[in-house]
Amino acid sequence: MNTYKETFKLTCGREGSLDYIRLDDISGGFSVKKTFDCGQCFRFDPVADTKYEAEYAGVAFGRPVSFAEDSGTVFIFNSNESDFYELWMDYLGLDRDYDAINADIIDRSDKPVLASALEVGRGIRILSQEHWETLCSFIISQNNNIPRIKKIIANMSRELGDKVDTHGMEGHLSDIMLDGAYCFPSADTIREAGIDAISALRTGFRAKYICDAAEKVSNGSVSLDKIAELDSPIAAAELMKIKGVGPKVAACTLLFGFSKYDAFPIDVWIKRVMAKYFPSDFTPESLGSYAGIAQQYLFYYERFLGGE
DNA sequence: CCCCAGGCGGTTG
DNA sequence: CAACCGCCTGGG
Repeated sequence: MNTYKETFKLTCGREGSLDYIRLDDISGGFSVKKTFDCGQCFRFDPVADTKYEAEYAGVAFGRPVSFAEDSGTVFIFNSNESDFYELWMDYLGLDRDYDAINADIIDRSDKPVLASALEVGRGIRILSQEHWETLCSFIISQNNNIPRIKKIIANMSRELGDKVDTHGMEGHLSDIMLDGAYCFPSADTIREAGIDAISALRTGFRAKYICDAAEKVSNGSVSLDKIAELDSPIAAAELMKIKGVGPKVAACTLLFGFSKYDAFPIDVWIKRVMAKYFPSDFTPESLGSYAGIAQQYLFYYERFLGGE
């Protein structure tokens, strides 16, 4: 149970026919750019001609939205106050105490690399993304690269997902959204589409995995609602009933979709970090209940800065 | 032609 | 159980 009381100054605004939220003085810090660029999310892209330092747009929870930042101030376009409190505050992790989380991570380790990684990654928020979309996205991510992961997810959304109306959001859309913005298709829709249709979207050998996930989620033999209530190791075991879901995909799904912050995805980059900076008997548990967030700082540090 | 990309399933010793 | 191998596809 998260009992933290978020602190920021919220003001509502309107630009043409578009509602937006403005946030100032966000405690714990929040970087839109790092959050959407750190590899946890495949459905948000930069707004090309933005007047802000950074702006990322995409579709989540059935609606188009953009997040912008300018010297510490954050804007959420196509959101009113109730949307913010119902959806985006949780989605962005703004109701979490990152000052306390970061202090906890630092306290639990004598490793200087963690301090460096935190310094570089500070402002990353672990998103709370939609369960099914997150699961499917990380199934697709295996043995794959980010541009192609994004392309496959975009293909699936365009061909099978519901179209959303972006009227009024001119100037706050990513390039891909200019040709139409779409929801990620439901498990039912993917199951009905069948493996041949999923293969045709260039999913490669992952098509059978996606379809197995769609089958099990839609028939309830894997319940994402139930998984949300389980401790990480049990939840991971549930997810791994799906063909093509192993420890890494399960951990990413739990961390980026279910806000299970102790889930610790080990990919090639984290293996590199562990080999470089940690003893061979290192365990993720030694980083505590926010090990997954520490992981994301380390991943960002190593992947995008080469451990500089 | 090669290799690789945010793994996993299947097989082998 | 660890080690290894092949895998769709697209890009370098």
